[in-house]
Amino acid sequence: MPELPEVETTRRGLLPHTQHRAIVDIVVRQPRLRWPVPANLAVLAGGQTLVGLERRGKYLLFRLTRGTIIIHLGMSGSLRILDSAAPAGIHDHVDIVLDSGQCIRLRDPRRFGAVLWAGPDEPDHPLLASLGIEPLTPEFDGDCMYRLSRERKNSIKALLMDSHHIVGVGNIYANEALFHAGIHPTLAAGKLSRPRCHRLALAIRDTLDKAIAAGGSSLRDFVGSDGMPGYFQQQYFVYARADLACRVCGQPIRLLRQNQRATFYCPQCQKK
DNA sequence: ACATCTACCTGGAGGC
DNA sequence: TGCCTCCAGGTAGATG
Repeated sequence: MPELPEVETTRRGLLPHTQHRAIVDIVVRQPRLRWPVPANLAVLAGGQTLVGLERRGKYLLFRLTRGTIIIHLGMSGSLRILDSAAPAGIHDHVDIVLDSGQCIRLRDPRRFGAVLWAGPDEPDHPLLASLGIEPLTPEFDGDCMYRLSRERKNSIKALLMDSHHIVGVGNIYANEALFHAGIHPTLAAGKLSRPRCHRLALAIRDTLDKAIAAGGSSLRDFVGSDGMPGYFQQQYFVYARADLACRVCGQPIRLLRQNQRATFYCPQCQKK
């Protein structure tokens, strides 16, 4: 599942193959993603040069000479660099064809992803306007976490996963970061002490940094191969480990449901 | 302003 | 083997 680390790894993998390349065509085989892929995308972007590739939360921003292609991977999306003549599979919905003879190919079996356009006069798409803080920037620290959590009655886990406050943290890394910070996922956000906010901010940053590092080293066949890029297998401490022994204390990991999402935690290591 | 719920989609797992 | 049901996930938009 693409969360911030997977999207960032994708960005870094694509960068050397896309920078300063011109777009010669955009092939849309399936326009029905989360929102319809703009019908005139090839006209809007064709002939332009890719001058930058940025990430905002889980959105990838392909900056062109005039305008931006915005791609979100949803929960099953992946991007790869392939020879543009490579046969497309059933879930290969969009190709951005480059003047190198290669293409950026979007595969997304569940079609929760999105391919959108922002014109040169609208540097930010409305979708990006209400996003929260980037957890890997210097501005995100314990003080920030403290400020964000004040007066909030919902759980700290729900707050971490709310992109209006903090971007990039999905279910997997919310579970993992709370484990590393020793915080019980159902604790009301507003009850977190200042020291625990500092601990949590560090845990979020550290968890994401380590996942990006793991992705960079294991995502070897980003280019060329016809298989999925294979989002790196991480050694999780709690995620998807219900009833298994905690890697730290040996207690069985517990599973509960919060806001229709699976929450995993260690009853010994994580306290209210 | 905040909190909670629903919809979107499909592959894979488990039950019968 | 095949059919059915359920689940996973991100997040905008609706609802409370």
